[in-house]
Amino acid sequence: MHLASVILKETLMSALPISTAKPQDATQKVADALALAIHEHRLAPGTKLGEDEIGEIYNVSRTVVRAALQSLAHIQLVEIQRNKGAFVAKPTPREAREVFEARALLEPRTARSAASRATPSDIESLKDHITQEHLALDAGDNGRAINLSGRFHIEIARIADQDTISRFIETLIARSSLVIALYWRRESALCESHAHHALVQSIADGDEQNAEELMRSHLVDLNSALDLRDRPVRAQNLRELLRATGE
Amino acid sequence: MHLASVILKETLMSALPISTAKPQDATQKVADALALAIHEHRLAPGTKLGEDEIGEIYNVSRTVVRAALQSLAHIQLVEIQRNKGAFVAKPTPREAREVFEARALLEPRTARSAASRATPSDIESLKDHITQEHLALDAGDNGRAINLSGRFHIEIARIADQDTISRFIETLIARSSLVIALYWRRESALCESHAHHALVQSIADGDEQNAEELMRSHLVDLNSALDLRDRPVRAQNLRELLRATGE
DNA sequence: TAATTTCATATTGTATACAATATTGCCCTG
DNA sequence: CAGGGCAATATTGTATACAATATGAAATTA
Repeated sequence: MHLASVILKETLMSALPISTAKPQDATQKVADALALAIHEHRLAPGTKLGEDEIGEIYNVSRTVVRAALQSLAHIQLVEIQRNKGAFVAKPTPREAREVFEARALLEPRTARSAASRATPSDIESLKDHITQEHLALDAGDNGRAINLSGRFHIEIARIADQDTISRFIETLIARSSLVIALYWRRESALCESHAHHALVQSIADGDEQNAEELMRSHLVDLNSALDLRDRPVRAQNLRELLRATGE
Repeated sequence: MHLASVILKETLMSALPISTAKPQDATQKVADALALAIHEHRLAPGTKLGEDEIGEIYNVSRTVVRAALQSLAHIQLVEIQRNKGAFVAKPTPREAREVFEARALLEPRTARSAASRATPSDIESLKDHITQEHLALDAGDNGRAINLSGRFHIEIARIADQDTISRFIETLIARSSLVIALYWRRESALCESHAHHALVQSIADGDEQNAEELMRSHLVDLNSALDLRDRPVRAQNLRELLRATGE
């Protein structure tokens, strides 16, 4: 138990430039830090997120931690069970399917819209993302690469300039990160960068039709790199594993 | 000030069968009660939602109220301004447009899906909704009618059996209620019931194409009953009105 | 009188304390 | 030794207390 606590602490502290002072919103900072850790696959689905523990790590009270966890629960990055606590969410195969179906519904249209609106600086920003993604991959930092890949999609939604739909896409991509953690087939390579590059090109060209089509096929590719067969939930620790039958 | 407090209290208490005992989740109950009041247009956009005030009304601590308000803020039914408090959200014309654009993107497909899956009991449920909507209209209870009209759309999403997209639609319909409160043209009648009836028929028939098309045109109709011209935000009280120039 | 500063009040942000529930390990029984 | 209950512990749910900020009104000055 205590060992787990130490590990969680180190995991969360590692890449955390959270100033001890809290100039603005402590809750948001904690939520962001936790979300980042989840997106980068440093916190596996199913991990228990104790309030005291997290509060101690970030030097805030449980009040703040609770608010952060509830915020993350709303976008379904964590699941809160009453009187039990918060856990990193574990999407079922069905939920995973739904996430990608929803993305398939929203993102192609969004890419089209982005192609019609993108400014030169937007294109720069997208290229930047791709560059950083490559760097992370070369450095072997898979977690960071996955996160950047997701943020690439979010950036396209931002360029499309539809706040409401952008918010939806953000939550879908957040959940996608969990889906990838659970269902990604090792065999399939991280093929993203190529598809992303082509997308940027079509957006830069203002080729709406092409952008929409490329996004659609990109999502199909992503989906086919998943293995969504029903399988006993991957347990986070031994205890859970041994209990799997009874639950 | 105190008068306003009393009015808010009576407004919220009026239709509230919240048992004093709290068998399960107090936060959820408060959030539901507030959401209902907003959906039924008993709380106008811009209304201040003070924590103490609401806590006193429902006999819960500010802790619970805050959690409820944050939950509502996440679906953008209320807006929280740091150190200022929570207010019933006031969507701008642009946000209003986006809400209906997003609905146009999601709901027709959802109606199609519902048509392909609906069971007899689903159809019953939809017809029930319409009946109640009629009753509310006949009784002159406009707020309730609007709420029921929204729930009709949510019910279709439920039947479509896509949880992820259903959640999106729920938030969109919640916000639609605010949009209607702000931008509905008095001149245009509440034409909903007719369109809803036709929709149910096509869903009952399993006519996917028709259901999708009816939903699309229904949303167009709704949209055209709005007057989204930019206008100075309707002030909630005199003070705000008089300050409008300075802000 | 109008504007502005200042101070008292009210409200929100955060921490802590207490209550309720769940978890864990022990002891007892068979 | 296995299983079940029971008590001790830990964790979450809620309320309250304190700190920080904003609000509003009186008082002062031009």
